[in-house]
Amino acid sequence: MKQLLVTNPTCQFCSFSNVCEKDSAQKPLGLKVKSQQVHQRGSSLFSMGDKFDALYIMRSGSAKTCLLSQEGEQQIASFHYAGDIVGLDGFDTEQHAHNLTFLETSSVCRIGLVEFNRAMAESAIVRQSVLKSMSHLLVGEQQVLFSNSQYNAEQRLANFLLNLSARFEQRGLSALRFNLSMTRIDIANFLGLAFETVSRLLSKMQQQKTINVNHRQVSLLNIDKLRQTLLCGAEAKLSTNFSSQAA
Amino acid sequence: MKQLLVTNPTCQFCSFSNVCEKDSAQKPLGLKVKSQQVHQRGSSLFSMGDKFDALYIMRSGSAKTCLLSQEGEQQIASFHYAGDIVGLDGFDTEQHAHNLTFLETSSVCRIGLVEFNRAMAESAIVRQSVLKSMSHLLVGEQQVLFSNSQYNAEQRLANFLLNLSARFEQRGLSALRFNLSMTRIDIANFLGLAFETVSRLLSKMQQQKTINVNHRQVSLLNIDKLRQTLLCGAEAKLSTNFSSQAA
DNA sequence: CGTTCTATTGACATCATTCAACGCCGGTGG
DNA sequence: CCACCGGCGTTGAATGATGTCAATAGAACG
Repeated sequence: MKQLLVTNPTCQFCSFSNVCEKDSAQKPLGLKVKSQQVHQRGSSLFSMGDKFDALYIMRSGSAKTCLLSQEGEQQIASFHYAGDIVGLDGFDTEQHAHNLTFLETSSVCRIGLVEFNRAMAESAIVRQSVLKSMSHLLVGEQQVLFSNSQYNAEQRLANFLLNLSARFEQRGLSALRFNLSMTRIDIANFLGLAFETVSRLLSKMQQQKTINVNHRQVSLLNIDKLRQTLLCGAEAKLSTNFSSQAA
Repeated sequence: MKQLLVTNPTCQFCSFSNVCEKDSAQKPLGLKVKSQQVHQRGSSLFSMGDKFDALYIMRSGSAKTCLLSQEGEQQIASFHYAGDIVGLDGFDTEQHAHNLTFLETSSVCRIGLVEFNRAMAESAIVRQSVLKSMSHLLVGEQQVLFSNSQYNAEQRLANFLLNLSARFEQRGLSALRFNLSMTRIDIANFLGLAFETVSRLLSKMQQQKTINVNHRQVSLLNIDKLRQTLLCGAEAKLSTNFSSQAA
């Protein structure tokens, strides 16, 4: 159903393909995408404090969302791929709350805020899509939180690789062989680890024939073993550390 | 401006007070609150997998949002106080993605999904408020992520206390003396620490006259010292660990 | 073709967890 | 009224996972 009216293959997996007017004039209540932009690796789409005047949808490439503290420390909150909507952080204060930096040459569709508000007013489908997207992001953040505080280093990395794998698969790419567009430093920052730890663990997993790494190219050789990594230690924790249901 | 039409004092700090029709019939495009509910400590408002059919606004008391893995491990993603909107996780899959458990006797306002959708269709202010709330939650989650991976145990706890203090102050309560409605176990889980570590740090802070703790009652004796805790170690990290702006 | 960024690997240090013992408090039942 | 019990909280000692520091080498880019 989603794909019916979409002619551009890169739009196929966009969360807004069913409301986008880019490729079709048959949806008068949809979102009008005003322009497209191409950005180089390392460049920013917006930064903390910038005026919030548009939402963007990743059309190709990849990007990272970073928080920066006053002290100059950064925290990567998420990675984005084609079809992901970015910029939703701006509604809170009408300024962007984080930076969006591209990890490789990428393109985005821009939706001006005025146009967005018009579409929200006129179309129930647009409202539904937006709420769904934001809700999904919220739940995703919570799962990252879970991973980063319940899992050990190896489990976090396994989880990270499995998540990437799933996202590539959703986009019609290979779930077992893909490219990391981010550095080890970025991965480590995202997972709350030292980058040396990430490097060591990737080597270890390769030794154990669980994965194969060559620079940024990753192959998952034994995806079941990766999944089992996430379960290890769970039964041990079951007895202790149980929190107060009735405090 | 927000408070002008609000007669009930407990609504004063609600994010939806400007669109709520509970206390006034003068806002025909606002949200109709259909009912109120009172819940006991330890009881749940909704659980993972429950059908999503309403949003709720905390009216009094406090609650926690928990993710539960299949293995039975839980992760507390946030704590909620009067005025907070909860249930927004449901838009993603039309089922709730986490549990909401009350930490003390609490009451909530219920907004049925049908009524919510009507208000979203009809009122720009409602749309604005909802987007703002969700965006705020998103940014808040990211800050928790930052705290839990960039800060050490003491900094996380200091940050936690300062955040609570700010939230109480926003609600017109004392910023320097307040009650913890959650257990040490809950705090530790939220901060990604062992509960013994939280207990030890609270004792240490008390020894250093930074705070005073008596069971659940906390006084911030030296709030500047707490704030400085967050800066400690920042300059050391500035040189190293800088991630790739241009990967 | 050299500089800079990224990545790997080893040795060592340390912060936080784990395990354990114990006290406190509120509730419940004899 | 007192004894018991379970959940919560505190504190100590030992262990270990991960961070830190350091040396080196390969890629990328101008």
